Amino acid sequence: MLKALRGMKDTLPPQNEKYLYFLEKCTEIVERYGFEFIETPILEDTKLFKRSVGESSDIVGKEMYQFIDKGENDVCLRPEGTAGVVRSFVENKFDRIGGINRFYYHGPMFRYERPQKGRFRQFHQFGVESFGVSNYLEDVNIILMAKTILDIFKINYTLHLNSLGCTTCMPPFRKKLTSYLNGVDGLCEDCLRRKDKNPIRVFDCKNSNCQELLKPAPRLNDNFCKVCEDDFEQILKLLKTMDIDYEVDPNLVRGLDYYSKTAFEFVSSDLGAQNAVAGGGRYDRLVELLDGRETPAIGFAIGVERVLEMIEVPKRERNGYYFGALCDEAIGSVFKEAQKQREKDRVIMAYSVKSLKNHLKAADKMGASYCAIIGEDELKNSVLWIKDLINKNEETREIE
RNA sequence: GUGAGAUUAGCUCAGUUGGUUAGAGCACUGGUUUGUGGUGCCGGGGGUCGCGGGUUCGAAUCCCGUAUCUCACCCCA
Repeated sequence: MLKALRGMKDTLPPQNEKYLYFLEKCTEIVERYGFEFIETPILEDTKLFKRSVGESSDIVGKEMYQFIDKGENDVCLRPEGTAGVVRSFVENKFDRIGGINRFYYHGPMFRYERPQKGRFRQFHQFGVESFGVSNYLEDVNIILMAKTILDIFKINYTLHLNSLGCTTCMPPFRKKLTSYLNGVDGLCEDCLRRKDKNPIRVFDCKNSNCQELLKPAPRLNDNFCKVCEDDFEQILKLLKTMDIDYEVDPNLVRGLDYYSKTAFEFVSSDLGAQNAVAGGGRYDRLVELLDGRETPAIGFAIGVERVLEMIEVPKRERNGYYFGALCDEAIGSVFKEAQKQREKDRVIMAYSVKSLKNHLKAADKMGASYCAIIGEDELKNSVLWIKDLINKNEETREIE
């Protein structure tokens, strides 16, 4: 038997009703914030992800579905959504037009990982990207949107927040940190690799020995430039006045290289090990990195499967009609009446002749509200017999 | 990529120290004497026991390999 590939799943009813409901709600909310739908290809040039997400990241380093297509192009199934949106933004010259552009998207992402609770090789993200606003108010706005969505679905979470610094304060800090790390012995293999490629990621290391070694290291938050420090303070202040709880987590670094300044994650304790339900941050340098004009930008993505895991399946209500015939002669009339009824309602017709009892049984089983029948008597009188399956009333309706 | 546990009917699971034709509940389907359902009663279909090797007179059961699932490491949404 052929099976779906490892870590890939079909979305089937009734579970997929949750999926559709989730998308509907997300769309409704982000459109209220002025975001517009964008869709970009699932397959992109491998270079796009190498240059944006970064070769030092695990995503690009070891988790991409990368292959050479029939035209000898080096291509990748997208492992995340931001890179494609930024590519499209630049390609369509939004950076030259200027102004503010806000987009939302949703769709499948691919990462070649070992499957686990809340982690699949094909998974879905709902994300937003905002271009052209450097004001910290947009950071809060974006966080607020993510929070609103999670709140609608009554999800338990804590908001983790950090700032990663900008082009002014980051390079000198990076140098400082690297020289500190060069003087330390006993870092784990991963950290040694990070040290050269993207040193701030060492703060993200889960190895307790590394964490111990990092205690006296220079901290990000002590080395912000004036702008970063002020903006971060303003954000925290505004979050407080908006009554949004948060935890500043100086070790929150995020695994994608393009982030700068504000970075955040919504973490839920109801999820198991893969506890990040949404994450995002500012990436003011990415547009430029992908050959566009310098444009400030910020976004987030929600892990759809992870949210769905925490939502109850909506109960299916009885609705629509069941049509059936009691004798062969009635089948034509039943077919015709069923088709008529479909102008207004969901209708399912039984193709085989059955006893009234069995028709009622079948109507009940498929969750219809009404059972409509034509037999010999009805044919004689040119009527359709209809029983309301909920309050048990019966009536007849004239037919041609 | 590393580790642990699992895999028997559509689903949830039994299956004795290796021994006849592998079972149950639910689901599905038909009937219950000829027009009244969801909850009665009777019947029926459905399994290469994940897959491939090996041991044995004989394997769902023991051994090896492999795939997939689940959970964790790691990483992230």
